[in-house]
Amino acid sequence: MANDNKKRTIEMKKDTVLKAAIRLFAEKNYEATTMAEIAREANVSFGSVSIYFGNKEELFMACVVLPLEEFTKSLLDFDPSPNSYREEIQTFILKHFELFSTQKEYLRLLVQVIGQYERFSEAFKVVNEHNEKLNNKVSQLIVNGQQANQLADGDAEKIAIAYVSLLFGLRLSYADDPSLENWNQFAEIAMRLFGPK
Amino acid sequence: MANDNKKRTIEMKKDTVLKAAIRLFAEKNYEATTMAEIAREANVSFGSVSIYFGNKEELFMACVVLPLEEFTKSLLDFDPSPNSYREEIQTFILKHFELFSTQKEYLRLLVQVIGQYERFSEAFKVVNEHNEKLNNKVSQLIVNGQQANQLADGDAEKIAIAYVSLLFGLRLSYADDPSLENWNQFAEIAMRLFGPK
Amino acid sequence: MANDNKKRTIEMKKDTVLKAAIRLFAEKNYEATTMAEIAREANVSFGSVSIYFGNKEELFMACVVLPLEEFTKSLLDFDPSPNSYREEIQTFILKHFELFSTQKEYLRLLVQVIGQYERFSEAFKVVNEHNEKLNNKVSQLIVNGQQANQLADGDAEKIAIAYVSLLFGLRLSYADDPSLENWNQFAEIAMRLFGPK
Amino acid sequence: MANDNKKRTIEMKKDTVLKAAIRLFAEKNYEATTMAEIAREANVSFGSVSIYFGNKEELFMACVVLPLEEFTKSLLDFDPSPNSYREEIQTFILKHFELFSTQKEYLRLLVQVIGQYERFSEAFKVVNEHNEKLNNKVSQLIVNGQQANQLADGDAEKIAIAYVSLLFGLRLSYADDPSLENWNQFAEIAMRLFGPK
DNA sequence: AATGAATGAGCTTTCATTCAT
DNA sequence: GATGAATGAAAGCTCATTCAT
Repeated sequence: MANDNKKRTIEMKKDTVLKAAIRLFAEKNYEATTMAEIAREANVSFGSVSIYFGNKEELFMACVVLPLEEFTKSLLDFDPSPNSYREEIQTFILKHFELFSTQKEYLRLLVQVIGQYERFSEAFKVVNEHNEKLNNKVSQLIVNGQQANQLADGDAEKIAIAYVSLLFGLRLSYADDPSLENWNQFAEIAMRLFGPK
Repeated sequence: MANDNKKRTIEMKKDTVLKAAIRLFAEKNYEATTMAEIAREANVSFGSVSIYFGNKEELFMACVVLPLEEFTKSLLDFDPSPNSYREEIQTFILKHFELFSTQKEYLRLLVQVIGQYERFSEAFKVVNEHNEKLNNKVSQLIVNGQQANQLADGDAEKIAIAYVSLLFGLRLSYADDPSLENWNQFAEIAMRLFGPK
Repeated sequence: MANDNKKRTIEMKKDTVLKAAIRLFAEKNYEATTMAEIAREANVSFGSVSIYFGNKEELFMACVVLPLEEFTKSLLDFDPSPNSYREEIQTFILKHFELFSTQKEYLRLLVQVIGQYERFSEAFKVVNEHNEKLNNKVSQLIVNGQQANQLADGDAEKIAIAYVSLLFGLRLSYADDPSLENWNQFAEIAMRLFGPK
Repeated sequence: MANDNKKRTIEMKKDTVLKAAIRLFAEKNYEATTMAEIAREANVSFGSVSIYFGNKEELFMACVVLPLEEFTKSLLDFDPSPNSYREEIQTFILKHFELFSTQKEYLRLLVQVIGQYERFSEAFKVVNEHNEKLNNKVSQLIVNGQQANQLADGDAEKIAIAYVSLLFGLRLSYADDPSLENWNQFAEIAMRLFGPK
């Protein structure tokens, strides 16, 4: 029991460190962020950070990879063979927009990894795999929708890529925090990528 | 005359340094790039780099700002009140795509500046101003097109932002060198943002 | 009784730690060896190591000093006034060689202490005292042997020092594990130090 | 010319650093010696030390290897086929003793390398090669002397090893600076290793 | 004008030690 | 008695910058 409490505390501390690291890495980037800063922000000694996550590189990797599973899960939470394709798209656009406007920091991290993919090749590889899953599922939905005569013609894969690119591009354009409403105003425009009725 | 030759040589050297700096800053990012590396790449001593551009920060600023004028000029090279709006859009999309697929390195630099706008606040300010010019001109064209009944309804400014976001997003998605053809395949899809006929 | 068992266990653990420490200190040297490594090697927590031996310096001291008593006892196990001096010398040479080839690790430790006597001044002092005992006893035997007309002339003390130096020198030369046989081949040569018949 | 002067100055500074490093490494050992200390001792910044020799490991390697050539040359400076073998041996013993009593610091370094040959495997390899040259040449001289009936029988190689071991062993025994006279008193004893007349 | 030797601030990382459990 | 989480001193190293040549 006492042991359990200890474990919980450690897990909580690790999480605090991770959150702080994500925030700082996102805002300032990998090398401009010092381990000491992260430790200070998380109210632990920098020795503890090393104990928790190994070295700086591993910590960065953890910042990128650990939240990725849940993040992608949210992104993939739609039905690729719905009754109404346009409605389903509309729905996931809103969901995605909410995610992208909410998870600002984590997304800055992803932009960094993608933007310097040579330097962060390992992290990039993992991110890319997840990204591809999203591309594939959106692509699949488009194909299905076209076969069901509910979506206009067009290269499904390219449309999917364009859609995901738009998501990241908007995140970049709205570097300074936009309110959720702003994003919603783009929903109708994003919809256009999938072709007219 | 002799003086002219010398000047030309210096200008040429400065340009070599700038090119090298852009390439390295883009690929590896600001702090991961060392002054020594840039100097080596440009075949000058690092003392010369300092003489030409001052310190590292000023060099980075130069890398971002100096090419910006010409870059934006290319982007703005379209008529906001053409006879055929859809044709004009089609044309500038192709031109923009060519620019974005050609200027890979410089765009990685811009992504960096935008992605860490707090850190590069000064550079960001300049970039943002230019960006706004593009947004405004595209926006203006859309408004004109709508008034001329050639373009579908929709918030012109938002459409412009979405369009520019798509440009940057694609640049990010195609981190690993895309051929120009690939980009052209997205032209039709990008067109969709401006609404159906 | 229960207490006795416990004590025995603690004594055994301490011994395990000491053995591990000697091995590691010998092989890698004082600063290159970490307390954590020693603890791991001995299957105890590093907290226990501190409890058993205090701090790192005290542990090292223990590694040097604790085996010294028995080690010297073995070295001194010969008769300084035997009937046949040459036979006695022959005998202790073999005994010493066996000790020096068997106790490789401990001797590396001693070499370290002697080699950096300023740094390990306290340990060195103790080692030196024991060393002197050996020198003195060998020296005494030589003097006796010379008086008994069984050994050739020569500065007895210097011969003793040379003999002990040869022991350590051979240990150094045969850094990579020598078999006992190799050592024995040096017995006849070592004998020469004590002069011809 | 100015360039030449500069080069000379740098070479001199490098030498100062090397000397300081040898002294400190010898006295305190590799890890107990800090780069800052070496730099301070040599009156340069620690940045310069890095420029001159790379990192700490490379500096240590340089300390071991650079003086080795000349050191071995001195050791090997004898004739393996002289007229009088005993005289030749007598002569090189005195020469070797002088070297070993003069080059105290460098020899402490060698003892360190040999004593922790696993840790300094690269340096050890080089040292060992040179050591073998000495062994071989001494060995050769003994064989020649035996064939010329001037030296007593006995395994020549083992005698050579014993002789070199005695040199190192004495260096170890006389950790605290001995005067040259002391060493000379051992000359006659060392001679005994090569057998009676 | 150009060079690159020299400097030292500032970073990451390791590890002995302490102490609450 | 035993553990191992936490700390932070201290080290090596990198690199922007200065400045004598």
